[in-house]
Amino acid sequence: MINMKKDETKKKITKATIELLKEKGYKGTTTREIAEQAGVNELTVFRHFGNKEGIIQAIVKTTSFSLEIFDKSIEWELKKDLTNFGYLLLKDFDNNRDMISIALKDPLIFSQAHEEILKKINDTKEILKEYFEEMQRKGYIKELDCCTQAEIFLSTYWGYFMYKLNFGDKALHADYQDMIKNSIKTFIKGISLH
Amino acid sequence: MINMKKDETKKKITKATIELLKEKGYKGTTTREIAEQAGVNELTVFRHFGNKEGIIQAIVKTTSFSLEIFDKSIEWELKKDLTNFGYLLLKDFDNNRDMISIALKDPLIFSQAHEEILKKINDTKEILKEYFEEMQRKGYIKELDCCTQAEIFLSTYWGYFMYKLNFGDKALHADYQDMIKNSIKTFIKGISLH
DNA sequence: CCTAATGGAAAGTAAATACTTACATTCAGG
DNA sequence: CCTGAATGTAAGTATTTACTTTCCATTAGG
Repeated sequence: MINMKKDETKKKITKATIELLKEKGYKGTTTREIAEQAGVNELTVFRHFGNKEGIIQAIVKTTSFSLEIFDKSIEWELKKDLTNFGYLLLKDFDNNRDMISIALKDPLIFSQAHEEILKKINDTKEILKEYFEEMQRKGYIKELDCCTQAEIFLSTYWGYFMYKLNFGDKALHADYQDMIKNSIKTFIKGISLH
Repeated sequence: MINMKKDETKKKITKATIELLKEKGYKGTTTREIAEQAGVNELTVFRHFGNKEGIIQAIVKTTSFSLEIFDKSIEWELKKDLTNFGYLLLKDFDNNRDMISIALKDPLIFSQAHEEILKKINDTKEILKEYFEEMQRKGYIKELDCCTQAEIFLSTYWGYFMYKLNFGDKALHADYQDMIKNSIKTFIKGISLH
């Protein structure tokens, strides 16, 4: 017999907390504000999570950080594959947008999440690197430092995402489709043989 | 007869504050800690800056955000120019590393600095965009969306810088010279006519 | 309708922290 | 050695804030 009300309340609280953390950071967010924003009594917050840090531990735990499957959809065709990869990458950043924003703002949360974020970055880099290496073996692209090239690819998308995250549309005005289309076009011409 | 002691003390305090802000953010940094780290009495902090916010206002004011001169050294040769630009860009990010780190962490400081940061981003983008347009007119590069291409270039370097800023060498292991060299090589081949 | 689980109201506690006040001390320059 | 600018010492204040305690209200399920 599972009690649903309890879970709903918990979700209301974590959701409210995430909103506030994005705006004000951990230290800048009070438990009273969290309760207000969640529409519950402050006491309820403590009943569910013990203390303030318990809320963010719960948030960090339930955050996915799951990699979308790229491997499965590889077609060994540069343009298709890289476009797909770029799309998945931005989508993935966006799925974790809250967590990224929060973790980069606060040292406490950063310390709890940063191992997992790092792992994710390196996993993603590895996938891309291996893709480049295989394409090289197949003779589709030039001899080049696949690892560095993977890092450059990631940097471009990470940079785009970070600009958008912090400055909205005021820094860059290319939407993500323009961005993907143009960057891939240039990138492909840059690494292709012909 | 200028009193030097006063200025030295001020500098000790702002320097200590910057260090602590990078670690803990504004709300997480106490005036007592600042005083300790600066090696002065807490009261001295208030005597010089009035209140806690006064310290960061002083920091924001004295921060340069000056663009290094790129225009002057243009040679209208893609590889040389872009390498130079990439180098200046990373150097410039690095010069403002403290301020960027602090501003992105805290909403109060962000609100005070973000107009200036935005202006800087857009100025830089404009320079690059105009460079591409001129190179296009001269017939050195392909027909392309110069603005988006400028944004992609910026994104790559911003992303690289942000990875390094937040994760040190644990995310990317290309040093900035590798990064510049390889990204420019790919980029040039991507946009050149031949 | 009863019961147990859940949430709310109100009041309070203890610690942290920005900031103040009053007075003493150091120290460089003339 | 004297003066005044700068800093230190010490004690304190007012507010905020995480967290507690006690008692009461609601509600869902059998």
